[in-house]
Amino acid sequence: MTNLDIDSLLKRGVAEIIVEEEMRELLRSGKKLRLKEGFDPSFPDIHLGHMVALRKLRQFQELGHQIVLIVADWTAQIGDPSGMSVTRPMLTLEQVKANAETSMQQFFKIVDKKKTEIRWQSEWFDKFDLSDIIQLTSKFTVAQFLARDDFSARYKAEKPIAITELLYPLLQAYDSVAIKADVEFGGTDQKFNFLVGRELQSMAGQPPQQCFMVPLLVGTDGSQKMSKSLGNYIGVTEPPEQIYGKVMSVPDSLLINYFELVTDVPDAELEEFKQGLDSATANPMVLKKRLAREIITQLYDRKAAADAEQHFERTVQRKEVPDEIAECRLSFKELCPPNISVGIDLSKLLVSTGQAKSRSEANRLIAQGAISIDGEKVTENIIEVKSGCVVRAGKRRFARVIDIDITG
RNA sequence: GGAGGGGUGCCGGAGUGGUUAAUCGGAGCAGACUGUAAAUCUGCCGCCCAAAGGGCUACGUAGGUUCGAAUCCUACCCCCUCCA
Repeated sequence: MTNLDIDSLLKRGVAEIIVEEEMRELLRSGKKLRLKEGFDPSFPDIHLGHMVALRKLRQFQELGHQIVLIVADWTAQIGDPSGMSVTRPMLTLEQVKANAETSMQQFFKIVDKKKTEIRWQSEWFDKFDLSDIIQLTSKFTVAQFLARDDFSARYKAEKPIAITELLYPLLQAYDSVAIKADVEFGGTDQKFNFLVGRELQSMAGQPPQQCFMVPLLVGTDGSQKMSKSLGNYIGVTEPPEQIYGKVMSVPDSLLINYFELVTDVPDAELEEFKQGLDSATANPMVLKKRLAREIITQLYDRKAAADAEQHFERTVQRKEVPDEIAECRLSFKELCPPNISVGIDLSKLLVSTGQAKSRSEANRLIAQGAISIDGEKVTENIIEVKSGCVVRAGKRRFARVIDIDITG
């Protein structure tokens, strides 16, 4: 492997490597490395934020290195305190197992399953007894752990820290010992856990692992890290049109960052984009469309990306009706208010089609002029509706309503 | 074990007897605008009712005082800090 290859591998989309020089040395040595990637099955969905590290892993995999995927079934029960301002709820073993299955499928959308070794934490932790735990915990001090950023922040803010949370880094670190990891991959929020792993490996007489940290991807809100619990995420299994839309809603300021972290668009081209944006000669919308296509192509294929783009242009840009609209079959008679011979209660209809969560919300939508039927804006609550017409709520919620009283 | 502080809507966080379904910020939704589901501006933002009106449920939980409570009292639960 040339120095040039090593440079691009260790540069783009990388936040920090500890210790970088040792990492280069390992790569030059030609040794097949054991790359540890833990994943927390607390949440069964993998999103673009996870993709940053996973894409890196795949690159290493293509170079012939061995990925060791650790299903963190034990630590998931504790709840990772990383970057958290509150204690996470503990999960039961059953929940964890179920989540693990679904997230693993998503994991292998990006990484090659055939070249991955899968290990469950329970393989070693199920055998742990109290003396093992005491031995493990005795190696570190409270002060060391409180030095960690999120713990100290919570401590200062007088927020609770469960004792089990202090166990989390220890268990994760022990995983590195158990599988003899050469490198551990993850986001920068994992730094503390990774370093504990290094120490524990040294204590166990193993060469300490390298810590490979990728930047945290900012979520669609443009301010906080992408995470499921914040609701600012783009899931890898979401339908293409939805991914497309969500990508388009990412703030313009994050465009380059996204290209860099979750696409293979070459650095030289990114430089052009950057200049174009700075000098206002490039249209951010056009670049963002490219970004959306790139991402969908990776997760699905070219066709899905093209279709999603068409859908977006049609429904959002040209405000037209999409080709496929969900049909709702319901009885108009039941939607008819008592003592009125013609027309139906529109707010009831909107709740029945699922376009509004409650009648209060439906009434608000009507009052705000968000509802149209076959392209005609509606502001009346009681209205005559033909079977087969298209009801639109806001920009994206469509339903074709069929009167089962007529069609049977 | 003792002393003190605190639990408010999706989140943060005001409010300490009465137009308070609850200031404000964020999120979300809608409308306008736009080269984008970016940005910006405006509005909405508990639920139910044939509704410019009415009703119900809500401020940790359960009771109580009062014409009237998120606000006062009692008990309980939970969290934080300090002392031991």
